[in-house]
Amino acid sequence: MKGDGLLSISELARCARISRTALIHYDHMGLVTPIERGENNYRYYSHSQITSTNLINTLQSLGMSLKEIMELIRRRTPGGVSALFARQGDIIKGEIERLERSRKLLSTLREMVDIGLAADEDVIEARVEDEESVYMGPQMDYSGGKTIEEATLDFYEYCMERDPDMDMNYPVWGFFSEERVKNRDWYGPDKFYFWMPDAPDRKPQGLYAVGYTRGYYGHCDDLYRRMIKFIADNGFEVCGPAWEMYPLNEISIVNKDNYLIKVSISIKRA
Amino acid sequence: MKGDGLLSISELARCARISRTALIHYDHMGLVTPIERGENNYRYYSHSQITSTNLINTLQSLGMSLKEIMELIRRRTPGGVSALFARQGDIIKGEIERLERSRKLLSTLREMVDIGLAADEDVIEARVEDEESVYMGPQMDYSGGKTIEEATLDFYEYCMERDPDMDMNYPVWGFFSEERVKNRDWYGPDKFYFWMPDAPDRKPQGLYAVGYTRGYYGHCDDLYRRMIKFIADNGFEVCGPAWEMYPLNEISIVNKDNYLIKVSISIKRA
DNA sequence: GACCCTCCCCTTAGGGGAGGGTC
DNA sequence: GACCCTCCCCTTAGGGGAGGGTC
Repeated sequence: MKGDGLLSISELARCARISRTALIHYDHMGLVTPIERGENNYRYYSHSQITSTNLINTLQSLGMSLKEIMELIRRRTPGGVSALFARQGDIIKGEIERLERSRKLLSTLREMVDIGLAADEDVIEARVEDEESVYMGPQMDYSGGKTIEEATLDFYEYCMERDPDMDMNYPVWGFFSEERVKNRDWYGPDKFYFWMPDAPDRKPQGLYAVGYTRGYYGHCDDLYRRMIKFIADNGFEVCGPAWEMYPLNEISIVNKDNYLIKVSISIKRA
Repeated sequence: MKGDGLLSISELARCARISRTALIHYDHMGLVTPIERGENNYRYYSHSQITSTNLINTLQSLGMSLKEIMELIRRRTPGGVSALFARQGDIIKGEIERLERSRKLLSTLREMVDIGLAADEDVIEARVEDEESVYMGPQMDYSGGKTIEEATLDFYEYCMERDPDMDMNYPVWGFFSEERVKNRDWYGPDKFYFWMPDAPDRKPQGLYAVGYTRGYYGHCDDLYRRMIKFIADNGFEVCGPAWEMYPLNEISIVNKDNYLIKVSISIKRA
């Protein structure tokens, strides 16, 4: 500290808990300019500039850009600041909501991968599965030679139109009606569905035949055949739809032909 | 769409709900490279690149940088992805907590400014004030010619040592003990305090003489004198400390000499 | 007319030097 | 030896052209 109570750049940096480079940057911008330059060209700051610098920190921690801060500082009035803080509060609220949504997506995806990691891939078995929240798409139509990729795009279009704000980052899988299962017709799902929390539809709790295989999307005809055989051999019969899911997919697997497919077919004792 | 089921850059952009420029950027980075270039040098993408692009969107919405995403995509394994998502979840959680703190600060500062806007500056009056949450600093010592600015810095140092994680962006004001008030000794507060929610100390609920004036930090001797006179003239007596606050300060006022000072002195009927 | 391409410049908030002087 | 100065280059994730071909 100089005798006259001025602060060097490093002293101000320490007091304001900020870096020296940031202070040089603020000087260049004209946001906090030293009140004096020594003969050596050193920057000297007044005590009250600690307060100004702290104010900048504060506003920055509230999510404002330096440009906005400069504008604000230039024209601040009590009424304007109060209104600005109200707006800024709404912005932060929106940001928090966005992050909450990300967090939910993240834990859903993690749960998905963990289902894949825990899967016992070699067995087909009958077991009770819990209810799950899903968002069902419309009945698909593959007449006219529509490919499965094209059908998927149709599904996305449908969702975008119905729920423009929907988070389309949740996994999309296929649903086959009881009739399709009984007809052993596996070309393209009847419906696509998002596997996501807080969705309007349900995969019901109940008894399912559950099996796994490895392969790319839709490459599971052989698994279906083995499962149908398992159902018949063990005194069960199909009594509802089949649900495909891909707990290990492009998110966690490099090789496209090695995705993990899980199929659950609704069954009951014959 | 080309006959062979490939997508042009704009088609992929539409399907993946992303901009064309972003796709060009991904191509340059090597993150999503068209599987084919036409003779005209146009980019052509496969259907499965919709999925890759969506995956990038998803990971980005989870707060990952493109560089991290590229790394992840290169070496993804189910175990690694599950662990990464767990870490990323913690990061998002921390970010949400940071924003919640910002929001609290914002509403505190807004409340402060609103107190200033609502102030009836011309009257001194006796009234009951509510309890307030504050963080009290240590007893200050002005012997040895310490200036008030220096004392403020000491207060910050003290807080940083005791509570390194504390948010120092809350407003700092002055507290004068009952003795100091009775001695009419206004040079530098006995203690500084942060006006902040969820703090350990309290300004008690009770009867206070309340007055306002305009001026820079600490420039309120005249107000104190008028308030002491008001207290005597109206049959009250001082029975506790005085609390200064500056609801309109550098945050909302350009002119340093026009800050709004509010003083509350604890009183009772004489 | 609508699409596509390749440069090229621009944005935020500083961080990290190099090269040279100063307390 | 610790501080200070002025350039100057670098980072993220694209946006917005200009200038020139293509469906």
